[in-house]
Amino acid sequence: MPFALVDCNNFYASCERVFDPDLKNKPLVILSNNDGCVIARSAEAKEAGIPMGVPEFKIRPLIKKNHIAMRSSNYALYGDMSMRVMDILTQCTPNTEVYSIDEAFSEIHGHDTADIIQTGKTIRERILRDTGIAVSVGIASTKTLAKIANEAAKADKSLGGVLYLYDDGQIDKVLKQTPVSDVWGVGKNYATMLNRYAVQTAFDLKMLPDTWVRAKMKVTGLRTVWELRGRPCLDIEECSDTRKGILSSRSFGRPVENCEDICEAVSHFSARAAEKLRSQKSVATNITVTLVTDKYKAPGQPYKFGATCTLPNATADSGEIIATASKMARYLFRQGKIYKKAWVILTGIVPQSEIQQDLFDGERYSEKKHYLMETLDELNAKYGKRTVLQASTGIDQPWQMKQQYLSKKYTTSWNELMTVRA
DNA sequence: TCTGGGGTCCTAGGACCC
DNA sequence: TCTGGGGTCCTAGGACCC
Repeated sequence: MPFALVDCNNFYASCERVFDPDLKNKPLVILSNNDGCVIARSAEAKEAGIPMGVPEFKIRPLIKKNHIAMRSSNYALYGDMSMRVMDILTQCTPNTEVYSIDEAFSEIHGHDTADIIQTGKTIRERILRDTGIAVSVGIASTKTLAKIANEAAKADKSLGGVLYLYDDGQIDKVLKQTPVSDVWGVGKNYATMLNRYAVQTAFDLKMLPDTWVRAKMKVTGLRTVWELRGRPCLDIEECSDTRKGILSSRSFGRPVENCEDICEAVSHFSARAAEKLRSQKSVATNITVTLVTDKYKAPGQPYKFGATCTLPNATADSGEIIATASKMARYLFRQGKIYKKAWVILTGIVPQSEIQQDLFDGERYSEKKHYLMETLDELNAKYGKRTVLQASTGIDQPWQMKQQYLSKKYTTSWNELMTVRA
């Protein structure tokens, strides 16, 4: 049973274009939160030589010269468009794993090669017709090969967006053209290591002996190699919406030096993390708070300062999480340091239904507290984020991020619908 | 001046227990 | 001077993904 990887082409840029036709056929980049660096590019922006992940200030001349449009990332819009794409895909191929905001793996059924390719084409046409988003479909016997097929489908325009890799000769030919760093599961560090041993392409990696791979790249690396050889090690995973860790974090809009602002930001992140925790009906016992200074200013020096605290009882109570986290922030804070960013991570997550009973009833995350929290979440869902909030999370939030080039929430906010002029 | 925000899995090593 | 060994759990850190 082959796997398909369905990947939206230049997803964020494509979403922006669906609602702003002026952007069609023009170079466009999407900036990270805080407008710090480039996280997505249209095909034209790639051609203009804008690298992925580059800080915005470094490419200002290029932007100007090529008349490149910029947008701040608009996750409300991308998230909603993603749901539409995934819905259509799931209708076509029921056994589907949503892997990220713009990618999904599906099991493809078909009695022969032509049939399988036709299924790929149908998926592509339906998604394009119903959402305006173009996708590429890579099909192969393992997920890792499907990833490579997908890249190849994108690169070769004559394929019409769909490639099924099934013939051994054809697979090796593609693997020989794939740099080892482009293999799913091989990151920067492993790629550098492999290059040192003259392993340049995906094909070279495929031919390495198991023992060597196991020693150098652990079991995960070995799985990758087996998958390259066509032996499936990774299956479609039923998407679970219960996370094992919940993280809330932002870079500050400007450097923060005072303890009050830090505590306010950490309180805000705690409140958001607690909200995510409740939305998956879980409670957590561990809170990690980390304060981050400018790592580029003093390379080699420590720039992350974190601590983890274990609560006596698992909770999803914003108040309790905020109180603990801001105490930790106060403890970590050093006068004279300039902070750029902070994060709050909740771990030790268990379903709310499995909550440990405690001798001292009053301390527990009780039903009463839970109802209070539920009401708070409902109010915020109904009347907008931060309608009801803990005062410690701040009113003005001077550390809030920059979003200078934000497009509208065309699909999720009544106040920001598209206007059509006749 | 200006460098994202989420996640996952694996391993080594320490604490602790019997 | 001598000072077990094995199992389990937890955490920090490193690798990876988009």
